[in-house]
Amino acid sequence: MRDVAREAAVSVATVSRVLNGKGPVHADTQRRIQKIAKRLHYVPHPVARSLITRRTLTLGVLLPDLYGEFFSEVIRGIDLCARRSGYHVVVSSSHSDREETEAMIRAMRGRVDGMIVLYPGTRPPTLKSILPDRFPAVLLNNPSRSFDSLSIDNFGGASAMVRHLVGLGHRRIAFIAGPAGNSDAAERLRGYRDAVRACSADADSKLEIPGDFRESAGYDACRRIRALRPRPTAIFAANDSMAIGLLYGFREAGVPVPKEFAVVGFDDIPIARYVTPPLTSVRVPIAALGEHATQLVLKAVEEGPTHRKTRETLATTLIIRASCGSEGADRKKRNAAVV
Amino acid sequence: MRDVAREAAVSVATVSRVLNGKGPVHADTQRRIQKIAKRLHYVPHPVARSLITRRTLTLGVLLPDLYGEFFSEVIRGIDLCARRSGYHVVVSSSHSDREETEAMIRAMRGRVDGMIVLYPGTRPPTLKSILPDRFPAVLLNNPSRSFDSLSIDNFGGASAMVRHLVGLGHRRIAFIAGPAGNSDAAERLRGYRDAVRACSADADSKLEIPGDFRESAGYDACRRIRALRPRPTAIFAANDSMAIGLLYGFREAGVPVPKEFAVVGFDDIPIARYVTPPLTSVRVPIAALGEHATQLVLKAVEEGPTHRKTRETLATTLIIRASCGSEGADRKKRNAAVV
DNA sequence: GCAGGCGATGTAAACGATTACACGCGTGTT
DNA sequence: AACACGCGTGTAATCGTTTACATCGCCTGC
Repeated sequence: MRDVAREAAVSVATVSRVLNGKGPVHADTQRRIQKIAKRLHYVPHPVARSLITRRTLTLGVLLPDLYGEFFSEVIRGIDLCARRSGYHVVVSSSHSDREETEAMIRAMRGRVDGMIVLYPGTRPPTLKSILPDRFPAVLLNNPSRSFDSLSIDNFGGASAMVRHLVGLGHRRIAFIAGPAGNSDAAERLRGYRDAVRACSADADSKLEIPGDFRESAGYDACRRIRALRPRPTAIFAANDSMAIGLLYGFREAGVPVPKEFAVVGFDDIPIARYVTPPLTSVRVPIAALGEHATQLVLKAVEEGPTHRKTRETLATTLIIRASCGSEGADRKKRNAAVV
Repeated sequence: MRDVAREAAVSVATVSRVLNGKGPVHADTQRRIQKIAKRLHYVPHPVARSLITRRTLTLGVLLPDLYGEFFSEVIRGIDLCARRSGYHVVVSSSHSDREETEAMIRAMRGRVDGMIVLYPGTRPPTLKSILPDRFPAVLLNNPSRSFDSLSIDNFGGASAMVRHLVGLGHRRIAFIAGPAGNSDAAERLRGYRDAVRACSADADSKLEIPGDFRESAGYDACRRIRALRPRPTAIFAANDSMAIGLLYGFREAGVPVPKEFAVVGFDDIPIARYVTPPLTSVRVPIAALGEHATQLVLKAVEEGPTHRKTRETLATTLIIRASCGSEGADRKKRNAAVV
């Protein structure tokens, strides 16, 4: 920058003004400086700039050790939105416990202008004590008093799915739960229970089968489900991976789906439409989640201390395919193009 | 920091020395300063530190707009390795063209100590003109003269797969190619052709079906393959997504796999073992790719200008499942636990 | 003709660390 | 007794920007 200033016979202040488009600068000087800067391949040093402006133009994202599709989609949403506003994104993934997460938050302090934290546990990390007061942050899927929060409507999606199954005539619906201590899993279970009761379907704790969101859990659930008496007619897995594991188990055992059992999942991962039979699921707007979260945190950054905390929820959509035995879905599917 | 120094009745220099563990400091002073720093919740300002040390402790990662599982795995590998060395990772994904990629590289200049760039096109972006000379960077899947490079052995994996099919008695093997201008796709095609020739199987350009790595391409390939005369007995899709789309198409048409056609893929994405029939594929060490790339770039950062460029290749593994009709695989599979 | 205002620019003080260099002081060597 | 040396510490320059404030013409309105 000094070189540019010398070459243009002005002070560094003027060069700075030109480069930031701030303050009054003569049009001639402006052009001259810009030309010289380009010729000298000058680019401002972002670190020095950050030091004085107290802005890093960077957002921090903390994600747990999660399943592939979700991860990439949420990052995609965040990255897209951040880039649009000239922000960079530093991620830290694969956090399994609270301490690790908190350590990373600490490590990001001072490097980022705001943070997006997805913590799957039911109790979010104690950000308050780590982060400066009024630090822009949004918690995903974890309502919080002290920060912005944004959640997926797991409860609503799960109960809508149960209502759909009941609408197809099912009265006895099994549920393969997610891991204990996971907030998504907890909400989905709550939605299931609530709808089962509301529809006066069979509410039987034996119908609730433990799981951990992995394919193997669905596969393992297969035997337990077939042993249930009276037998359920539909199985609702708390996520698609488990539903797919279950389908695999059924196929191996020669149990026809949806003839013997209707099977449905949650998440609508891309592969869901390609399994056999195509899986009915609840679509979660993952990229939108990331995008929206980014908007929230950027707004908080911009507004500074005057920012008022918000608490929002994103709606889910029912995606009907053949695995639930819905006639309408079957017919629709046959005509539909594979996208 | 000034506050800590004042409180401890020493100069900021001494505080700095204690915090960095450099330079001789009396043990008493050291303890005193550490205690005060903790009490005052003092944490060094990373930006100020970066300004003077010319180290940001941050790595940049540029990824194209890619399929979920790959993305998250490679990031996982990178993040893990980077964190172990105290580095942060700023990612920028969803780059579709060369210009966008180059723009992001420019934007990252000065914010990162090194970069990992995955560019799927056959001609990598012209980093030389953008990046300072001898800037630590590793190109993934794109051999380069001016930077470190690290690739997956697509060629070797593809030809091993062809040889395996030939070993099962197949002479006429169709290949669903990846998108033109994609370096992975090009190498896999090259491996297929090479092995077909080497095994003196049928080398027929009609057996090479165009594709784009997406499920729909596999689905669409279904009709074309069934129309081929003479009919192939095996189909090798350049990635698993297309293989899964193809399986879906075959099932819809009532074509039994592997009885009528053996079907194999490439990548061994997690879902591959859960489709019907379980998909034979080529496992790509994705996380290892990220991890190794990170090691390379960190080494380059550490060594500075003395660093000598390397060019490495990561081996792939054949994963045999039922879709290729291998008897051994079938038997093995039945006994194997679903993991 | 002069005060006041404004537009264009320069000066220098931050921002918050690191570190080369200087300095004082015990200690061991000659 | 003088000297060299190493340890512990302080002083101040430095990293590359931004920006408050000062300065200096020049124009305008009275």
